[in-house]
Amino acid sequence: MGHTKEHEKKLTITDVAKALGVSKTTVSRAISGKGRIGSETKERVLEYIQEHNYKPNVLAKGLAQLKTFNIGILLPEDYTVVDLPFFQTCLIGVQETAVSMDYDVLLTMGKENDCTQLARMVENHKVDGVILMRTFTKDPHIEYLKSQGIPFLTVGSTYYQGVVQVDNDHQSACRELISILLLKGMKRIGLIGGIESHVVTQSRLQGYVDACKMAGVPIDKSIIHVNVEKDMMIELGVEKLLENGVDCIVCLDDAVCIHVLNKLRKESISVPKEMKVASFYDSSILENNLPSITSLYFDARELGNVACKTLLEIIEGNQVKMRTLLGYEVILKESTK
Amino acid sequence: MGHTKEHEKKLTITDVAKALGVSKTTVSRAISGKGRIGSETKERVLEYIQEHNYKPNVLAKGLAQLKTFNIGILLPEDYTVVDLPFFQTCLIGVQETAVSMDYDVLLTMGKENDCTQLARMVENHKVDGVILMRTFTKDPHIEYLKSQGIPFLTVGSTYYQGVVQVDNDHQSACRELISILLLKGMKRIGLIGGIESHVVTQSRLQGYVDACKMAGVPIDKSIIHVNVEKDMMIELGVEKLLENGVDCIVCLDDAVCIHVLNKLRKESISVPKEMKVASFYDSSILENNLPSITSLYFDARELGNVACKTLLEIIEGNQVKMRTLLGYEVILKESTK
DNA sequence: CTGAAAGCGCTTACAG
DNA sequence: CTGAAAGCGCTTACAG
Repeated sequence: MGHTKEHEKKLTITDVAKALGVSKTTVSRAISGKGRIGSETKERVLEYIQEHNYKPNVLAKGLAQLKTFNIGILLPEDYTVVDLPFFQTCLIGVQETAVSMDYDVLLTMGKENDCTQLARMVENHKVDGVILMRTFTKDPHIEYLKSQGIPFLTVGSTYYQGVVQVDNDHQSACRELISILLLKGMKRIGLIGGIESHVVTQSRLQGYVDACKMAGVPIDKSIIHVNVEKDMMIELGVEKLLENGVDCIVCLDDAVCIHVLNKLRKESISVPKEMKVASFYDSSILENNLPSITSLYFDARELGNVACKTLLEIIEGNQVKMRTLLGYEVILKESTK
Repeated sequence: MGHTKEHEKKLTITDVAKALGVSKTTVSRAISGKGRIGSETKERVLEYIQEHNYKPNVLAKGLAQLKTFNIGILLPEDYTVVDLPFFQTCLIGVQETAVSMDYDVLLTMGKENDCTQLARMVENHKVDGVILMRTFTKDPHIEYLKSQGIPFLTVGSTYYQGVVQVDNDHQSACRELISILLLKGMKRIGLIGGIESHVVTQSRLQGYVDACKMAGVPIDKSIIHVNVEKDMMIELGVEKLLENGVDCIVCLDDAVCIHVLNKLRKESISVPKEMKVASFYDSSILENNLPSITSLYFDARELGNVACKTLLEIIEGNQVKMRTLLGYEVILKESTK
């Protein structure tokens, strides 16, 4: 058995107009607030629709205005990444401001080089604009959206010209974190995690370099390990870092950090006594770790809020800043004491 | 600056009809496959729209058929839960089958007792049906959707009458896990985690009880700790379990399990030598734990697939099973050796 | 097999 | 201040 109860048949603008003895035009104006209308008439209409719980059909409204009142959001599909709370939280942020502006969020997944889902959504006229939740140095999604001329922006930075972007200031964040660690007396700070083709990784590496330069510390590529996706590679990376005599390991995300911590535990290396550790994102995954882990904090929810608000501005034809950089916090905990 | 490039103006059915010297009716029929149409004409139309990359406007189609080709999905909003990979994976499952049937997924968040977002989406006519990703013993969302008569189903079981539901067989799963542990010689198996008002927790508790009964083991409520959401409460729960002399701790989800493992580590209790541990969900959070953790595995992606397929059946007016139960696997690892 | 026409529920010049 | 009418891009009886 499927569902049995019938949809109550929904009121339309015509019903309302008839009931009130006015024209559909008038009802429409009362609701939208556009166009001249007598305040008394307006009152009557609003009261009536209130009472009878009339809700305009957004589809029809959209058709008349050639809009959908939906925004699309492209979430990474690869498993390692989907687990990161960052995306969920950012998504919540997008969603909550979308709803507050009476838009809805349409979800799409996509791998680095697969535009099919995104293209389908755009070509089916299902969205007024798109938010890309992640950027690559070479990014087919960006290229596609540019070619379509549909409003969009990226969460995360990109080198593409003319693309609106909203991001945390990862470069400064990483620079500050590393500077602090250097000040605290660490000499050789190893880096592990991140994927080279992600712009965010580039920004962080730059921040690392900046901090080293400022402190007059030479850069040693043998203690920087990116593209260590699989667990085995992380373990290997840690081994190399140990061989190369680092006194601190900075992890580019919390998932990597968990593995690093496991590995150190396996090797019976105690944190922070024998090795300092810090991570990006102050996520719940690491929340209760012993020792607590020094990390950078980015407000993913606010990032989502800002991204969504900016996209809606673009959709409505307003000018927006090409690049919005949001802040960060360095949270010092036991793991670097 | 916002975006500059204009939308290329899109082809409409009228353009196609004109270009081919046929009526809109004919074009529509060629595309939908409904109604009689000469196979040659059909060819011509399909070829043309192929070549000129014409895509029908789903909005207009929807308006004419009073459909949206969207389904809504209600995700839990509370932070602790959003982190669980289960929901993401299930969401991916829903999304991928939705897309394969040319539907899109509209995202909504909601807390246990807050229907506003869901109601907004439904009343705005934005979806043809809804999937609830979690169920409560007393569930306002279910009550709301029933009252609206809109097609919906729940992922997870519910006691409400006449509600279509898709779920893994948590009761059997838990029964089997516990039975196996008892067979392996454990005497006092503690339970920790889960929220009492979730139906899934009830099912698992029932499975636990079943297994104990079958084995003739008495039930001791002092070693069952539900509603331990905050970290502190988990620690306390573990302490109580220790006091009460359990030889095995079964965690109702992996997030709780992480905290339990941390606590045991803090207390220098070694797993599995001094304490056995098992968990629900074989998620990546615990993937690399040492020792590896015995757990139940549910195929969340398939669950999403099935849920979505079932909802679409309902939407299209077909009969469906009221309750679909999917399987599980017990994965034995080091933590219970 | 094909088409003219009405309709889905809105918006918006245009006229009054 | 208000309304009749055309239009958004489709679908679908109905007629031929």
